[in-house]
Amino acid sequence: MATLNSPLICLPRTHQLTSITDNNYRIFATHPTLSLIDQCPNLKHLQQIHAHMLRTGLFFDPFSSSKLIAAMALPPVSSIEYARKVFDQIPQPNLFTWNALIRAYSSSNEPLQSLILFLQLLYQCDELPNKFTFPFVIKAAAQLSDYGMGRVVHGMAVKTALTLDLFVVNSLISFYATCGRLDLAYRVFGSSSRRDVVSWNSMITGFAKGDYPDQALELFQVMQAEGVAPNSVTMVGAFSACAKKSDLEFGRWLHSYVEMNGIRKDLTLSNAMLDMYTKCGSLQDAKIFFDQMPEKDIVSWTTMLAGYAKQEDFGSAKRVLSAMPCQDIAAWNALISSYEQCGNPKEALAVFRELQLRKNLKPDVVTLVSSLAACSQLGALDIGEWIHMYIKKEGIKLNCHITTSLIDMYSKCGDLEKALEVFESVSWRDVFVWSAMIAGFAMHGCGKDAIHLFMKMQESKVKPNAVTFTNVLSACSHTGLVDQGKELFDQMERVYGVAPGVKHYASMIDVLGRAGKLEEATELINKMPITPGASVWGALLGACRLHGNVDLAEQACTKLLELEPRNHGAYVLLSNVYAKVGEWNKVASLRKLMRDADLKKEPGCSSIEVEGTVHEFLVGDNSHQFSKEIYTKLDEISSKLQAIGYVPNKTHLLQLIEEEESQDHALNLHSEKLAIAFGLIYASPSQPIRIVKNLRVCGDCHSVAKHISKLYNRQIILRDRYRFHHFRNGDCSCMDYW
DNA sequence: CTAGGGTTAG
Repeated sequence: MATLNSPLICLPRTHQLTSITDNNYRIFATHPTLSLIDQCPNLKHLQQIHAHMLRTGLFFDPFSSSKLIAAMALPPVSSIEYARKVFDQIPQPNLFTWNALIRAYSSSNEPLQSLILFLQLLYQCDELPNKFTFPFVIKAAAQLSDYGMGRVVHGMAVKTALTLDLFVVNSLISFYATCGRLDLAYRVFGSSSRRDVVSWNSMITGFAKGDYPDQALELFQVMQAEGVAPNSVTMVGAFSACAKKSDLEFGRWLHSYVEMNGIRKDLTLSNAMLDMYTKCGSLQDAKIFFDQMPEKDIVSWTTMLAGYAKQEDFGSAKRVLSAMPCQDIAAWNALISSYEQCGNPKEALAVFRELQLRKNLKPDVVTLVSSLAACSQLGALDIGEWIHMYIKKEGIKLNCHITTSLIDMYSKCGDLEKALEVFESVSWRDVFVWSAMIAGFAMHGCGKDAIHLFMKMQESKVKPNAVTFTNVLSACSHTGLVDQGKELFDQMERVYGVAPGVKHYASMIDVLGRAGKLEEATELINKMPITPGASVWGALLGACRLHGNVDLAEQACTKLLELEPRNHGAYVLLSNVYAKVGEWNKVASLRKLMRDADLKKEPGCSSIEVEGTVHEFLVGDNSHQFSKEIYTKLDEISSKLQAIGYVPNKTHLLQLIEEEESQDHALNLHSEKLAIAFGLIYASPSQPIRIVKNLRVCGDCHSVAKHISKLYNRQIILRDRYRFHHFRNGDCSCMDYW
């Protein structure tokens, strides 16, 4: 910023140097002031030189001012905004000056400025862009993943014969690679007449980053065969490819390769090697390597921490965190996201809470995305809303990633309206934002809205991907939209070019199966071009339970157990089918089989959040501090239900639990009932009671919840493993279709 | 008449 004593404004532009002409500027190239510029360590010194140059008039020599501006914009000074202000004062910047600024912006947080300057350069500068211009313009296009711009610039480079310059070629290789066009990157790589180690490195890291680790390692071998000596950057690419493959053996070989060939293990390479060991799952190797590293930085420590956390060794992870000489937000994020991704959302949020006590650390977008995901898992609406408030308060802009997380959180916490509000509040929506909103409608049983949104997505020219189709098909199955489901499934590949995967087939089997079209479902399985996975047979089995088809259920169960012998869900579903048709002896022998194989049903667990605290209840739980009150409430509910003539549906009990004594009592012990009772007592009466259950809600609990919503005039929003149920005034939003 | 490209954690 120009202040009062800034050299920028304290001297008039029209200084004494009217005598400078194009013919005598060579004199200034050796001017002693210019050699000072190169030695300036910071902006302050450069500003002094700037002032001096203005006084002496040297600033009005284009060669001299260009050197000054370049020094300001580029490392180690990197004061790009100041450089830009000076640049804007110059009537006719030369190409060198343009290039300096374009280069500085290309690795700044505003790469778009490089592209804008490049376009201005084309119109305003009397020199044409040269081999020093293109690499940075291309780099800026890569940073922005602006494929279209990169294509145009590539074309211009071809026309000006600059693709003969290796720097231009190499920047094009990395540009195409970062845009995911490995095919084009390889074409540039292959068709160039010359190649150096950087060309190989760009291609190898491009493959490694683009999820083609095999190609990366193959190229690494070809490179050696062609006699090009790998350097430490090459090895970083190779290790990162190896990490992606989780190939410990090859990783160890690469390690010895580094030692044997005397490749210098700089910090980056050491970190890449460390990363390889953790990603390949060998924390022992990683620890040994880490301990002998002569120099460690925050990446080294975070890599170790994340390595432990991903193996769910949270004790070691936390020890690393506290041993770090200097913590940063990324280290905390590694812990939070691992907890969240390993299915420990409560611990994730506990760490998030602890983080807030650290005054020197601030949550960033990654923290918020992980924490929101933890809220989604838990159904912790209050905490999720708090994070949303925090985002607003901090003025954090909603990018697509965080928008998706918010929509997902609100949907999964049962507040579809808020999810929609977030969706409508943003102007830019990518495929994940659209898909998340479609998923929200789907899980709340709003199939028609989901399909409507899918149509609007086409109007916005956003191409649906595999996830979008999974979500929209699940909407069809939850709402019983058979025809629409069939149509979408049929169009997937034909119209949208998305090949149906196992998940889509499973959804389609579910759509057909629920509607009772078991024959059609079986036919579809037989016609599948890919191997039906467990989820496909599971969907068929579920449909058989719904429609009591014993023969088909047995077949589906056999197939399912072939794929997943320890899938207890398969046993439970089959025994449900037997129970439905009254084959109690088969139910019993299936139970025995399960017991003998030591297969236990996952215990039912429901949670409810009251004032920011998540309370969990297991089946028959009496460990809660308010247990007594809860059981009193349940007795009250029982008598009210009896009074209106409700008879508990014991077939659900027989289907679902193992202990067969004291059945009425056992039904009362289902975790969702405990949570509902707790909610009736402690949750604010103005708010719906929001419950999250880990399994599917049982039929009896479903009926009871409907009655309670009427008897107590309370809205109950229950999320089970498959979808949401909104109980209100004696009815459920699922219309009993679940 | 100046100058440059490829690199690791979340």
